[in-house]
Amino acid sequence: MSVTIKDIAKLAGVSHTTVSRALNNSPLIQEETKERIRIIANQLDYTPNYNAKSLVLDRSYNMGLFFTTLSNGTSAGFFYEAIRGVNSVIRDRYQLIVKGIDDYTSFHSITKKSFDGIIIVSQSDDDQPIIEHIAQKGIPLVVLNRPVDTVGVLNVLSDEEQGAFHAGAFLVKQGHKKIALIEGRKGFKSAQNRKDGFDRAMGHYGISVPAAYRLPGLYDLESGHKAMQQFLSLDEKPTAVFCCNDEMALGAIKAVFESGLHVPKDISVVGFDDTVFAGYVTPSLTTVRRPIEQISKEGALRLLGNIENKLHTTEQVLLRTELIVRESVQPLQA
Amino acid sequence: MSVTIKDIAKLAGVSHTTVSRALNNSPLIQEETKERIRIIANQLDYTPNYNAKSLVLDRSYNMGLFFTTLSNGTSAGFFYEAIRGVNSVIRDRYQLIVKGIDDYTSFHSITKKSFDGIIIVSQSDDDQPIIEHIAQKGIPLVVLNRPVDTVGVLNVLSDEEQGAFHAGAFLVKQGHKKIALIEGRKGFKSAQNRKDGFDRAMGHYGISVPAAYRLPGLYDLESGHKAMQQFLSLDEKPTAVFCCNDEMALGAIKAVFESGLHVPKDISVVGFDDTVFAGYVTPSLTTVRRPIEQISKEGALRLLGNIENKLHTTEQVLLRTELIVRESVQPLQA
DNA sequence: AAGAGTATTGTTAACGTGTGCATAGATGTG
DNA sequence: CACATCTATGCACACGTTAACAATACTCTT
Repeated sequence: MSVTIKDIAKLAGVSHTTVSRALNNSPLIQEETKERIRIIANQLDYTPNYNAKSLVLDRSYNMGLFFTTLSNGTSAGFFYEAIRGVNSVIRDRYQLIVKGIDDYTSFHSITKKSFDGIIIVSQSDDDQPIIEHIAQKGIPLVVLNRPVDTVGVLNVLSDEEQGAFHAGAFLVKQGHKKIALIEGRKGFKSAQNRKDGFDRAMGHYGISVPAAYRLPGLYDLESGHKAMQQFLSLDEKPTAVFCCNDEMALGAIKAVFESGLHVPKDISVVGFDDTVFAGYVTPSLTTVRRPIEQISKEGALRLLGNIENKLHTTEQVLLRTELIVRESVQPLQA
Repeated sequence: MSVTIKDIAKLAGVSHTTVSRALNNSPLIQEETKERIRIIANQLDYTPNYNAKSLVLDRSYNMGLFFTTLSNGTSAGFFYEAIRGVNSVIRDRYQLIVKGIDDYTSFHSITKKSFDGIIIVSQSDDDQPIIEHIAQKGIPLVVLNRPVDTVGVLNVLSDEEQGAFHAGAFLVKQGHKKIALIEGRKGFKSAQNRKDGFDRAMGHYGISVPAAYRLPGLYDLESGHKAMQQFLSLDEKPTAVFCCNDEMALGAIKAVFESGLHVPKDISVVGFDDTVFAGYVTPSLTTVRRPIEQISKEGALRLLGNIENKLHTTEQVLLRTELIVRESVQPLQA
């Protein structure tokens, strides 16, 4: 069928062992023998059988890239950037195997033999069982995007607190003093972090935020819309609103227009996430960008480091977010 | 280290051959023996070593999903839908290996041993070499999204001509008679197909499209913007414009607003592709949706059929597009 | 010139699984 | 009861590769 090292051995008049060593550039083999064997291998268009290699070397050349879900809810842009980032690091060193965690009925088949390492892009606490399963099996692992404190697990994510701080600071620097907040979904760590960052900014600049300027949200269009309606019904309306994600910001903007006012002329709005549509809506959205691609690059890089040096680094890495300034915020001159 | 069939054999007091047969549910083995072995296997938490299996069975359990590029230009939504579609069919039968074709420096490593089948989501003629390499190696292959006539290759794509026809027909049915066209990038098959479909619709309903109502485009924002400006400078402006993709439609809409007119009140606009942002822009875009997810499902399904029945079907399958009606088109009452 | 050391290659077994053939026992048949 | 047939299992090898150990030839030292 296909060419094996034994075929090459015959033609070269050596043992298959010598061929194996030659092709792996072992120092044991004479340089000219190597060269002769390489030439024959090329002529025959030899490709090693990776299954055989895997069997004896006890590694799979596979890198798992697992998402919380492929079928429900992962946003396309998020997904795309994550794969791009990881792929740019992995390239041809490993095969990139993409999976949705919710496609697994049992983690039974996830073993050290089938994955040299695994990258989990986690978007939910529900990923905890698989994280523990993988950690317990001793497979090198990095969890991206969500804080995790299982021992022996690398963790790379964006510093959302700091991102929200900058967003808040930006509004203040634009002259805003009456700043409201639409919070994220209760119970989500991201919601807490974003709120904390915002509060720290307000504290830092000595801006006080009355209770009426704080409303809970659910991270969806609807809740942003409703919250903004409430702000608009106040006697003293805020001049700027920080929404804990872009979708709520969109809903909020809609509410402003419906009330006959304008963004950013009458009210400025800031979002969080820099979702794909953020640049396309009118007005385009000023928002905080989580560096997903960079996170996945960094994560893949560190995982590779762990694998190849047989380490078990287990740090948590926070990457800085970026404030994307677009049209939805206007400086306040008053 | 990890549990093998030999370990199970010892515990069960049989040969490893019997264990192998039992776990593969061979009819040669007595039912009660099977059951006994299964129980032991479960207790030991046995997982077969797929590398060993692959070696002897001569199959990899790998399914390749190749994109023209991961790093430049593939749109996130497109990418996401393709993976979703394929994944929903593949699930746990194969590992899904995602690759960018432009990451390959040599196709040398793409062999029958390493991929049981390959799905190419093709966005460019440049993919031809890899398609031929795979076909020549005899690896089961399906090419999605782009017409291909290499022999022995399955081909699933959307019927863009028909999609454009419906878009055109829709405008006519809304009462429009002065309909203009912004074409796609010259040389792209999609550009030709979309134009053909549009023309067929106009012919079908007896609408004539003067030369001044046809302008070339480059599939980008800029060219859509420019073309619309030209239409607006005409004495007799069109009442509707069909843009061969969404980005150009966006540029066109921008031009309309800049001239002080409104979409859809003064001019209706239709796009093509249903890009992620189509639903979020203002006004939201009426457009033609290519069923990428369905295409990839259908493609994966047929590829699987070929692999499992050892067939070499080589048909071309066209799937219907869908007209997504949103806000950018207004009926004309005159 | 003999022994030690070194450079290069070969022999053999191993990784974990599946399968063709042989075998032993059970069952049927005339 | 002798022989054929069938059922359930085991033996031995194969898949393609790497690696520990063995073997050979050559060089150097004294």
